[in-house]
Amino acid sequence: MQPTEGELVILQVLWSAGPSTVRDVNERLNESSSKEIGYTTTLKLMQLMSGKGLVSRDTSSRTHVYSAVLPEEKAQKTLLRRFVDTTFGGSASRMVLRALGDGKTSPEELAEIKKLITQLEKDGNND
Amino acid sequence: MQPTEGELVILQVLWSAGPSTVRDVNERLNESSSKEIGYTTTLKLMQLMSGKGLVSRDTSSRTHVYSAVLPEEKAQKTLLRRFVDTTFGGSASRMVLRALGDGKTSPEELAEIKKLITQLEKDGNND
DNA sequence: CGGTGATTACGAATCGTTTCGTACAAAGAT
DNA sequence: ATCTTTGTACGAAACGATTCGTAATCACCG
Repeated sequence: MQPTEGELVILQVLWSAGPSTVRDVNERLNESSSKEIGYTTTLKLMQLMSGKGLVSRDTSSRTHVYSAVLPEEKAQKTLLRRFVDTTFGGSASRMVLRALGDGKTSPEELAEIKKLITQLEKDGNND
Repeated sequence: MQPTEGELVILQVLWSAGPSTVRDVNERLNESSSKEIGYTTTLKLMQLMSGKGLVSRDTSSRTHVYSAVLPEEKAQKTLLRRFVDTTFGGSASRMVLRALGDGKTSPEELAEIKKLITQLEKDGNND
């Protein structure tokens, strides 16, 4: 099952913060977001995700603790593949060129990417 | 205004085929798609897009001819932004690292990307 | 003419997602 | 014991996007 946009936002929290309660996630969402998201809204979404198998939950204590089932890297790769296929005709490099071309990437990030490329060139790596 | 998923599909037809009638687009959609899409569905969508300014139309003859207003490149950028936000927490560089990290990018492409980065680093570009 | 087919316009049904109100249960404090 | 707080469950409203039925209009053909 493929996560919706809202579910993806929650997955991101779980990925970056690790196993979390609904309250944790909800607070995290409201830190950044402009519009207040109700607690039960987050709860419901996470319950739905649990039903879909996107997250697992530990219900042994009263306040359930949720964890992402899909590892971040795997989910991102799948989504990336699909996205590149449908909107860049399968060419990752065209996509990358466009992504970097908007001038919003910091020098540090550029340097990091460059380093990765050099690395890839060096050993003809395949994952 | 940001195109929806369905609108994007139509835009892609207009980009690749150039100015088209509703029937043209609808037929194109039904060639590839598994599920038959009704003519008036396509029509309605294109009318909405016209209202939003995503497409323009020549109504001088009875069968209107629609053209994409948004250039492909700009749309891709918007899409990219959305995608990066929802699945990479807004970090384009993390996305790029993931994209290149799957070992499917050819040496030529890597070189090209590297060249772009060098270029960006050189003149502190801001689009 | 009158009929047939193609076209636009538009309201409304439908569908999936998100949001939240409300009910109820558990745990701790006094 | 009861009050308060914090939690889950769940139905349903709200919302946006998509889909389509239907009416009106136009153009062509006999």
